[in-house]
Amino acid sequence: MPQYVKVRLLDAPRFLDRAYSYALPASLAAETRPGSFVTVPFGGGNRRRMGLVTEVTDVAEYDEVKPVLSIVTPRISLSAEMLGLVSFLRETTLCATGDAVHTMIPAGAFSGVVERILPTGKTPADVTKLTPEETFFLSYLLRVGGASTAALQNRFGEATEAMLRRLLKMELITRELLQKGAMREKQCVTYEVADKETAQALVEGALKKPRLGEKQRSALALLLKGACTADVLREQGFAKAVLDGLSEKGLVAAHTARVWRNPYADAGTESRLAHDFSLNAEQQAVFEKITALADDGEAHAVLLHGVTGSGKTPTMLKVIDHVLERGQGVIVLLPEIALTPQTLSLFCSRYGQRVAVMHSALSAGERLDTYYRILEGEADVVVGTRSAVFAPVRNLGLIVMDEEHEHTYKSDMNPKYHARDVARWRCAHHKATLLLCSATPSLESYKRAREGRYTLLQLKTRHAGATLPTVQIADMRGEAGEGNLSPIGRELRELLTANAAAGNQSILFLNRRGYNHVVTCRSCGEALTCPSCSVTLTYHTKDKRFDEGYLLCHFCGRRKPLPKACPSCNSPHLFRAGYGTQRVEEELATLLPDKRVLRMDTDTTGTRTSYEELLGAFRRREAEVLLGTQMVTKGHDFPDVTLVGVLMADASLYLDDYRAAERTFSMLTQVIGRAGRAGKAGTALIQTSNPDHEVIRLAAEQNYEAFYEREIALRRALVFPPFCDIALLTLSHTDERKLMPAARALSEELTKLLAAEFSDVQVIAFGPFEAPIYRADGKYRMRMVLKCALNKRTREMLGKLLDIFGKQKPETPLLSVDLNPSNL
DNA sequence: AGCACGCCGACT
DNA sequence: GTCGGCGTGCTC
Repeated sequence: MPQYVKVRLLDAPRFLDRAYSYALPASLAAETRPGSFVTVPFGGGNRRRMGLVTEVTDVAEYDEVKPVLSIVTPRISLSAEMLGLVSFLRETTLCATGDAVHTMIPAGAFSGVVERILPTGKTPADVTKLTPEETFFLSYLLRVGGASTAALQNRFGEATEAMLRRLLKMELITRELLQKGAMREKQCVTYEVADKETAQALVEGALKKPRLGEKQRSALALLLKGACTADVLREQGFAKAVLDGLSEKGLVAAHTARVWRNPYADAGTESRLAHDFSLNAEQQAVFEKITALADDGEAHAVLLHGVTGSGKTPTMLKVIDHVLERGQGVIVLLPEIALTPQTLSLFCSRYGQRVAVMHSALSAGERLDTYYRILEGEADVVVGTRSAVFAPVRNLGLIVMDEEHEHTYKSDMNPKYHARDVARWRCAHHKATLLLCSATPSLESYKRAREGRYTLLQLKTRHAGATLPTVQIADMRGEAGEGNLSPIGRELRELLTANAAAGNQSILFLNRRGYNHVVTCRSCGEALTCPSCSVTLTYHTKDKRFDEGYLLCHFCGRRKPLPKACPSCNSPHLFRAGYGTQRVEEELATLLPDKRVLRMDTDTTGTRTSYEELLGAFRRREAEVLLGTQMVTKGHDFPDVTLVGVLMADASLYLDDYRAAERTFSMLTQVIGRAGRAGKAGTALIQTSNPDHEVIRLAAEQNYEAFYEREIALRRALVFPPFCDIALLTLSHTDERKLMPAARALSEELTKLLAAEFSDVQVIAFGPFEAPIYRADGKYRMRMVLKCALNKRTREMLGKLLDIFGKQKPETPLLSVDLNPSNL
């Protein structure tokens, strides 16, 4: 019976993203199933394009079907679950199939597939129709046999496109998708002695028969002590030729095996939680409740709300053990900032080679091998950031999301998915358990837990006798008036000195890096801004050389020297104001001249190792003060920290975002929890110009419940999530003048759709208005904010808007839609 | 997005 | 008369 398939193109924009029917040649039928990747001819030019098979049928739903040309990579195909997940992503984030596939499958899997321009070898019907340039172009192609479009554009410049079009039309050239060397598997060659007695005799000089060179003899001596890999031998100075010589003589044997590129293969170092430990009564009770749910064969979501230091991690590990024992796989999601070497080594030493680590810093090869290790069932404990939620774990039993409230779980690139939504979908599919952990749950999750949609479990006591620090709030409003311009106020100054004198450690948190926040002109009042973004430039000093500095845009990363005069009025009176971590570092050097201060922010933790080194040094007590941005708030356990200072606690409170209070509360709660962990009494001091602000007060009390009640009432009254959904529509273009008409057109189109075709869709629309950062990376941005209920119909309507305004034309602004964005 | 078809101006 | 401009419309 003839077979047909439905195919979705991978490189198609949304409006072309439909299931197209193709005939499946009998020769490919055996290998093809839903989830296979194929190439198909598409469009008038029958250009070969890559597609995903979504369905195999025996009826043609179209009269003039074309045939599937080939299977792309027989090794990679999507399981039924992954295929479902592609649809889920496409529908919930309004992305194209290709976008969804590329976030789920490592790029290396497709790396071998390239489009090339090949000469057909036909002779032109009329040679006179070719321009001299085209003749030259064609003869070049014939000589080299084929080239990529990019290479041709490089060589022939602007005219390439026109020539390609004409020559294609005359059938003198074709475009082909070729599967050239796909990413190779990494091989490891191990050498071992094949004939032990002869080798022994040769090395000892008892035998002279096969004559050995000096190198060969010492290599053989080394191998007699045990088998060795080619890499190790090379390090010892034995080239491949030496070993080839020994193999030829039959003295050593070489074995080739596939090795996984796994940078964490040896990451397991000893850790307190690596081996056995027992849970306290409260943790044990929570553990039992979770495992009871996990064992009932249904999908569940559990929100584990545990105060800082209550032992969420040990409880979580025991649950993971339990699920693994039952033969199921586990995914552990962590925010980027928490994926520290310390955390990774904990998992690696506890679960050994079963661990697969996934994060953005992996190389293409490592990423691909990690994917295969999971796919083939060699790894069943996946630890990683947001994208690890797509790990192809078979028989998934549990997904853990640590620090569930972190906004980095929401992707800000296409597809703009939230890892929590994907995790929920996958858990429902596998009838698995979703375990959300946080000391300050997102309002959305806590609301669901209150409503009984999630099971709410709590850990209320800090472990091992640790008590919450005493929290003091320092009112900074008076200090400036009294002439204290230092970022460190009087009270904090005293506490820091006393704490250092007592031999204890302190942590200072300031969520702003650099030296001065802003540079303004005293004459015209103008602040220096980035030439491509509408944000002020931050003054940074060159690592501890506080008199030398440069300006940095925290938005696009542009760097420029500090000008001598104001760019707008030419006055030389530029003055720097506001402070960041560098300024505080300098201040501390004067305050505590004989103490060491470690500064930890994006500028000092360029590499993963420098991050680890800083934390290690602080843990080894090589410094008395750790000063830094958000990084210092995450769950590193420092037993000797007895003082936490928060500078400018209100900085994030008045941001133009409905989640500002939630963020501030979460940040403060976490950083306060850093003090006084192991039986030592701790103090936290919060410096603020809003000492009476309820959010700051509640964070000081670590009173999440009260904070939740206050915040949820506000959200209900003002209709904000979780009482509605938000769709953020952003139009962007480099030309500001193009933006206004497009914004008007968008608004009109929306009104039109809501009035007619989508009159059933409830939307409250705001804008268009300028984005809070109007210009970013050279592009101006206009926005509309829609409060709505994200159901099928609303998504359909937004999809329609995307189809109209989402076409990539250089002349018109591009629309992008972010559903429930993490930032407003 | 490409690439067709299609209907108007300036060239051999 | 034809070559080619880019305005709609479709792509299994």
